[in-house]
Amino acid sequence: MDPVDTLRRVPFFAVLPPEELEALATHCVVRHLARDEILFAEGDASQGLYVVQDGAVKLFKMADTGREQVLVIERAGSTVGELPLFDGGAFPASATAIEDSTLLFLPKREFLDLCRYNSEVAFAVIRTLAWRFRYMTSLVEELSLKEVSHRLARFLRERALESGVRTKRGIEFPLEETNQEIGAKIGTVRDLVSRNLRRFVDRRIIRLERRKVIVLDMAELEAQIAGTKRASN
Amino acid sequence: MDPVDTLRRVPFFAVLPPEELEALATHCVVRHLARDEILFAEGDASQGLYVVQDGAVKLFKMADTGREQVLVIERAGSTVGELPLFDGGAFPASATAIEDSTLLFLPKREFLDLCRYNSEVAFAVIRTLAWRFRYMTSLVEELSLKEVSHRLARFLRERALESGVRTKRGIEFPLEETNQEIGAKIGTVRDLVSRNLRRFVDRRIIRLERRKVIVLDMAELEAQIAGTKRASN
DNA sequence: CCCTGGCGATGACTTAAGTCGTGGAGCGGG
DNA sequence: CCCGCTCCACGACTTAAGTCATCGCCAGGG
Repeated sequence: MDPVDTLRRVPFFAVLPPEELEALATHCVVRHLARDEILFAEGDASQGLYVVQDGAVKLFKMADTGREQVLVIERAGSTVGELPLFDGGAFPASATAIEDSTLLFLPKREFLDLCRYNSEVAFAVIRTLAWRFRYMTSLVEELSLKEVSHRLARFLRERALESGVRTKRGIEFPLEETNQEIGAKIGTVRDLVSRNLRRFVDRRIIRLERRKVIVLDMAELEAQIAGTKRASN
Repeated sequence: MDPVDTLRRVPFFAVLPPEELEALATHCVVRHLARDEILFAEGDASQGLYVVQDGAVKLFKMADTGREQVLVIERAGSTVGELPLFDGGAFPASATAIEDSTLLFLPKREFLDLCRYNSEVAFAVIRTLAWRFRYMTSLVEELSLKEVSHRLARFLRERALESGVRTKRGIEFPLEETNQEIGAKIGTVRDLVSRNLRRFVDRRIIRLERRKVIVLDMAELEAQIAGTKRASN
């Protein structure tokens, strides 16, 4: 795949004319990461920006108990590690590839210059950060105010919407990740994911087959999300 | 207090020359909020940016059970509600004054124009968003991976560092908020704040007097933060 | 001065969350 | 084809978190 095509897919750079993209691409260094390979660790200093060309990178926090919380997963066309470039701090979270991946590394200098001289780029950066902030905000809300079953229901619904196929049995989609990984995304542990999935199965909301989920009753799944708790006050 | 002085304190605008600050100030509308008055609610559409001139505004998410999670508290010199201006969405959280407050309202148009034509301003916005993102990141980490006692210990330490006075008894600082409010900040309920404070008192880590906290054993308080859990793995 | 409302303290209780250990299914490599 | 690894499935258990109800203090308003 061509680095220029990758850069064009990034919101930051989509506005640039072809010749500027080319120029930018000449400064990029390609880096390959095998699955589970570490890109950087929380606290490391940053030298530049990473653009995901292919594969997927997870950003996460790890507790000293070994438990981890995934913040976000970035795929092709997304960037990773821009924060330190702007505020001069260290990486706020760790990053590892969850698939074999190809990244472009763009040195700090080039990226910052570009932001400075092209207000379109700066604006795109702002939009991206705003979007991410929004996402973190909802993550906080869920972790603080919602229960595990709620978070799992939302996770399933999101999957159903983005990659589900409607069949006569219901909405089917493959379950890419292990229970462990689902746990890390929704803020709990393997066992609870398993138990809550089971509960949904018992209640005929979903069905599990090998590595596949079939949503039998989307209305009931969304009812789980809406919340079973009544307001007190 | 003069609006121009307020604007100058805002990182976004600190770089502007006096005459531009003046011009900006002419577009601002002053708004007073009494304690507990609502500035906006999650989901509302935004018309512009708020700058806190005086007082304090809390941004929070509320669960349908009535429980709330404070995201951040903004005081004089900080801005509130910039996100929707950039990505066109609604407010991601609700905002109310926690003290009688004075705000400046700057219409969307003027602010965006300024960002667009002044890359210094755009950069300052990016820095601010980066900083906030960092903060949200650590909030997620705490909520997901740390226990209530840990979060409370951190809360106390932060207070001790920012407004504590060293006396012969220890580090003293006033406790501005009710247990309820502390709970909303650290992601739990009133009762648990009370119980955990008691636990710290019993273990001679702190002392409570009227509306005041005295940290007797800062080392032990920090040990609580470091974590009592051992790594498995 | 008393009433009242808000808040803190606290014990008893319920429930969600998390931990642990075992067993077993599925899969890929030797 | 079997071995070993990883992951899933429980069930039993522990513990943190949250709920509930009660009491008592204290400050502010009538």
